[in-house]
Amino acid sequence: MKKPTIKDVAKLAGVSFKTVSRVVNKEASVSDEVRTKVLECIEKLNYQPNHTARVMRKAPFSLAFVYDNPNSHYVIEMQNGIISECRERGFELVIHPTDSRSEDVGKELAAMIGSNQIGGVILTPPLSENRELVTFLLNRDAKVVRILSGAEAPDTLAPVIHVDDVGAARKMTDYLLDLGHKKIAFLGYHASHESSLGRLEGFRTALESRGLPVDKNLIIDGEFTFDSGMAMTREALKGKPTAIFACNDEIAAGAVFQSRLSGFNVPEDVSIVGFENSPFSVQTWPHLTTVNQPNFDIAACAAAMVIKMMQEKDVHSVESKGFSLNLVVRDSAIKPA
Amino acid sequence: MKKPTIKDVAKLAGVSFKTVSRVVNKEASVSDEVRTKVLECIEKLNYQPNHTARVMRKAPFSLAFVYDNPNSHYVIEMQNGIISECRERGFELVIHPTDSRSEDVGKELAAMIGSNQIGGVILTPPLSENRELVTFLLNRDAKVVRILSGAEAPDTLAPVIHVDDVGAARKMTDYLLDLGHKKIAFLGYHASHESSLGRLEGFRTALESRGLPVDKNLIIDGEFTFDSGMAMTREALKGKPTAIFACNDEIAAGAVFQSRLSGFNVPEDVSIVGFENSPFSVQTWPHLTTVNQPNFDIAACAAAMVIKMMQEKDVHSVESKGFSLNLVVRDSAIKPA
DNA sequence: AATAGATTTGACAACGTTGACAACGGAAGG
DNA sequence: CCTTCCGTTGTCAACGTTGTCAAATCTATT
Repeated sequence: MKKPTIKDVAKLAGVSFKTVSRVVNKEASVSDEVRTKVLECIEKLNYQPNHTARVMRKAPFSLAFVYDNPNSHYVIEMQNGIISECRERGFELVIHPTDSRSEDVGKELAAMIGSNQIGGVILTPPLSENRELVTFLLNRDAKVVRILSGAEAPDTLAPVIHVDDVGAARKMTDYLLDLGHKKIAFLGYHASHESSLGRLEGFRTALESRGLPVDKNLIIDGEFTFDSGMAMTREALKGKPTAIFACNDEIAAGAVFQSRLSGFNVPEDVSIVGFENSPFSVQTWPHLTTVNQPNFDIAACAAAMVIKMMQEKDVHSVESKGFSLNLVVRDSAIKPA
Repeated sequence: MKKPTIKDVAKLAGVSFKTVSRVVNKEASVSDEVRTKVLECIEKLNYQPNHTARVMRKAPFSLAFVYDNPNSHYVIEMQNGIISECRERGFELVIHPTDSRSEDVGKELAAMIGSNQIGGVILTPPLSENRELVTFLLNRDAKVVRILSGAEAPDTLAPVIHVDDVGAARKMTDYLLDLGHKKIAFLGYHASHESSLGRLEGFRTALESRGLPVDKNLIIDGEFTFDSGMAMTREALKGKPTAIFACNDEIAAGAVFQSRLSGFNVPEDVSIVGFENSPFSVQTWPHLTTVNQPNFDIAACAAAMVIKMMQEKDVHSVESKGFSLNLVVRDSAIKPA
């Protein structure tokens, strides 16, 4: 009735339980004869090594995924990426949503690491931008990998996965420029919102490198929501742009709607592009041209890095890595009339 | 440098490690004097009980959340509910996305239970509708709680959380009827899609109980997507309905768009309502009147049930529970002209 | 045939915790 | 003063696994 243990297998196979352990761990020094016999018995009893006991005896076999705004679709994509990696390597994932504004994120995490035998942590923005937090974790010798936006790793504290959304914003702007747009509005600038800053930078660079002016009146402040997108669009439309670059798909969806409300057809009168390739981007008509972020892969990569750091003692064997983003061309942007 | 153990605390406090264990587990028979001293030492050393060792010695302290279509927003809401409950009780959550079409879900799960000391499982549709799977898990004496839609628990195999979307669909239909609508189209009927069936049933019941006819031409087949919503709306509009009941918010968003494209203002010419209260419902204009499913609470409740079953030997102490759903009245439905 | 060396196996402790049970000390009852 | 009992504390085994090291067996070399 009870779950079979390594000793049950050993008794059945007529060997010591240590030998079974060796077979389970694929150690070399077991004769083929014994090995096959043990494997048979494992099969027969349907034996599963006890993860818990293993963890206790060996190094930690778990890592934590720490994220902030838990309702974003990208969280779940990342989570899936991490899980798939964990499964492959026999690791366990502990999920940890937090409120980044709270003061105790550090303490909370430290407690987790302390009590759960967690060996590694994957941090996403805005937690990953918190240098203090990172050093804090490092001091408690957790292995840390951060996912950040930016073209370069910001420091050498610990490996980083940097996602080049500046470059992507530039690509997108270039795309609009190549279509022939000259007056492009930028929606969603927000001083405290890290990613809006990067995207604006990419936007700027693209214009400037062609010697085009950046019209301040076409750079609109606002939040990353549908309603704010509508409001910003009313503002932007006063400047008569032929295209709108929205900081994310939600804003873009609001922009599409408001444009039409204001009598502009999309994409005939205004082209509109988004960012993120979220589900919203096909929830609108026309479907949005946007930028895709391969969240699953990014996260899987992060997981692989953390696991590697946990397994090899030498932390410096793991290097930071960059991801670039691709345009997803759909129907919301065309040549200007 | 190393993490302090119960023994380190004991040495510092000058008591046996068993006494510390007692303090940590809040057992009664410790004198106040000793208790405070031990607590001080725990504080001083920043001692954290080792979860792994605890699990090994005692009953399993983990439960699994098994779900299928992992990109839905409701998964993450539920996950958060479960986590919050787990944290409160010192339990650990293991996430398990699966492909319900694969044959080995059972095996996979059995392996998890076997190797990870998992004591309980929370199942969501369509996995939770799979009776065979449930008995399979029950036989391996896991505690199982299923989340299902329906007004009643379908059986007594194991406790169920049943979410009454039939009733909610009826409420919503009644709401439209009360506003004065007589011709209501139903979008998103799909024979193999369990929840569309329930929603249609609620819709029907509402009409029939007022002696109104159910017009077959206004019940439209289709999938739960924006594009399908547009297509279904083109079909439905031929019948000149004054209101549209969409099976979910994505369909409703498509319906809103297509209606306008076809020259009908929303909500002035057609009222449109959704279901699910997903992020999409405020991603459209006007914001959708819809049905809210308290996923966080449902999941937290499920977690509480599983944990209770794991802790008390008597499985039958835990009873199935029903949740009813509430309308979220926003701006997409008004009185007919 | 004897010895060294390599390969294979086993005995045992250890990981950090809890459960079972024994031991201690003091209070109450005779 | 001795017993009984209760509240408090301690000792030890156990959970299922892996690491260490020694024992046993086999192989190759002289």
